[in-house]
Amino acid sequence: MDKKTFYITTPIYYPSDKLHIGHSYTTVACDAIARYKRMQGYDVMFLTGSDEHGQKIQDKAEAKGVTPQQYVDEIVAGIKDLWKLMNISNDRYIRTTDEYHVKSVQKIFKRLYDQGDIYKGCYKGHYCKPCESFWTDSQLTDGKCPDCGGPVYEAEEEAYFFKISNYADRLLQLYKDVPDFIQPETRKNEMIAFINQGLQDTCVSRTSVKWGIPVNFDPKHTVYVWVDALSNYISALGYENDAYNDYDKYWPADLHMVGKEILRFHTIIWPAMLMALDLPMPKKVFGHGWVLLDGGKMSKSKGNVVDPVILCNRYSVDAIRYFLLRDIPFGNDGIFSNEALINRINTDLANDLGNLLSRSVAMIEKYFGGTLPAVRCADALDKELIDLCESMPQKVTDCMDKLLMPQALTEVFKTIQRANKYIDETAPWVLAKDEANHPRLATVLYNLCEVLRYAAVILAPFLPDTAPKIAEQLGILGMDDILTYESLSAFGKLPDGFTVKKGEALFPRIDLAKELEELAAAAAANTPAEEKPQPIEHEPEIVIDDFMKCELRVGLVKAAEKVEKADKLLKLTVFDGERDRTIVSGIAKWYKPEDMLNKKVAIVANLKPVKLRGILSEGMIMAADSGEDVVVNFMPDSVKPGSRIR
RNA sequence: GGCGGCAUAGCUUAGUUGGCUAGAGCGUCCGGUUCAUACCCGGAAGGUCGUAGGUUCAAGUCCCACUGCCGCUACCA
Repeated sequence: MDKKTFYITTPIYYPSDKLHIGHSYTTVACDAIARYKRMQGYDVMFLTGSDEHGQKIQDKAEAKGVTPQQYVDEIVAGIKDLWKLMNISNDRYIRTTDEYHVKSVQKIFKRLYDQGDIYKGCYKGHYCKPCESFWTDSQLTDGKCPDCGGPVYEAEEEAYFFKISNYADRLLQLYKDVPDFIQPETRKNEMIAFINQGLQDTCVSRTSVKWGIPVNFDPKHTVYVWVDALSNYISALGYENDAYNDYDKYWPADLHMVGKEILRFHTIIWPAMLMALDLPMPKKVFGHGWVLLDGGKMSKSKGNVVDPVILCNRYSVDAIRYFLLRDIPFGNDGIFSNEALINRINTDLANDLGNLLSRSVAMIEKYFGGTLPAVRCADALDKELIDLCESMPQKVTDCMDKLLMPQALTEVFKTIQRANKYIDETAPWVLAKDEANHPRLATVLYNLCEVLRYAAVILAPFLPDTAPKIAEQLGILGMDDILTYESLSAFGKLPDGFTVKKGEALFPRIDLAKELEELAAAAAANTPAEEKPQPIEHEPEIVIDDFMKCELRVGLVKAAEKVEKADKLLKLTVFDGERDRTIVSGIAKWYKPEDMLNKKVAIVANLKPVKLRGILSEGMIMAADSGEDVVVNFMPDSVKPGSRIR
């Protein structure tokens, strides 16, 4: 009998640094889905891996004085350790440096080239000198620059391009035919808009990057990111290689889970590649949101990257898994904070779930020495609890099928909360006082254990460490037939005669105020005064003559206004000591026109003028650019416009 | 600038095709209970559903405008 298959993938991560909580989120989400599907009897293939080529890794390795391979080997070892720590149940781990993958990519590249989907061209195509712009064939108007109407020239650097523009119509049709191909829905509009605006053929090789898969029929080129990285989803199954033989079994993928920032590549480039290869489309691509920090986005430069290893060690893996899956609305961004994490652990895991187990088991030990007697007495009071519990697995499954994990978990905890209430309603400690009520008492406690068994089973995909601990305390660990998803078909499958054994608290309650204090102290102690310097991509060394070619001068801003129809541009009139010149600068996001007025700035005075949004810009304003913020380099009042800066 | 999305209690948010006193969790306050991880259970306070119009017997839910956030995209030499 063939089991239904389910193929789910994470993105392959870029091992230029240690992974952070955002990577854990993606991977944990996939793991929970994979485990849930396995529990339901699917034959699951769960793939994750790493995307190990490229300039950045080459640079990092060089800075560290090791080979790129050595560099990635070390980071990848760390990634694998992290997934092991976090109980990630991936069936396979692909590295783009794996030999079988390299072979597949080379074959795929060659085939696309042979059939004309990849062609050798010039980097960015046609060049317009006055506009300093590159244009593709499709962008040209009558063979001329669409901006100024002037002549264009072929650019220098050669590269291979993927003719993605050929697939625009088929992509749009795909989105129509498979309405939930792109999830969440709102992202679909963005992808359609992007296609409608005209797809430019994608550059798929580089001659400047050495750390990559060589194009075997033209070895001065290496394969650039897309063909290399995206094809991992099929090479890992053995497509065009002998390492594996599961392609027919698992492809097409049921779910590509990706972060929203790479959704475009997975819903446009990847399907187009598959169309070119004449392969079936994946069934769904889900672009989840980001794990944000209290203050905003995580970033290395802010030094606020959350390390999942530290969290897991401090609070337990399941606590972190639960927080990520429960607190972050799937498909939207969510906020990570220590406070939110601790509150979630306390309220749901400690107070509701952990305490329910604790009090249930404690009562059975106290009143019956650990084993419930066979004589029972049901009551109408039980019905509501039992009904809710029995209906819970289906509700959870419905949510999981829609990838609504927070809602799925909420359903489980509704039942757990109902069980706590049930204890209040039945007041076992009152029943215990009268021997005549012991059959009733036994039923109450039995029902509680049944709820806990349901919880242990249904929570196992989310909390893989905790589920067996619950079973152990209930005394049913190893009784596999009542720990399956099927065994939740009806309430009451827990057989008589099991013996509970109280153990440690599943999730010790955390003193929020004290913990936050400790964390703050630890953070203070851990943050050295100086930031860890990050490697910087440097320009080649120059001599003084090179520098002197660059004419930097002081300019006085005499007028400033926003450029119409451009979000980022300010049009400045700058007196350079000799004359007024117009400079268009992309600083509108950080500076209002009045912020610039009458200020002295540093300008590049001999930069070739370019047209920006139809305005001729004669020079450039100097500003510090951190990648996130731009700060203009204002000069003191005492300097004279026109002064040379060097 | 173009396209799209969102604005609901202190915080996070549910609200399918318009229909009873707008739900929930956390937090706060009050009460109950003692089996339990100072936990659990109950109750209360708290919302002009961003602003201003319109359609309708009836609008958080539809339409228009405005404001404010956010995303994609173009511009950033």
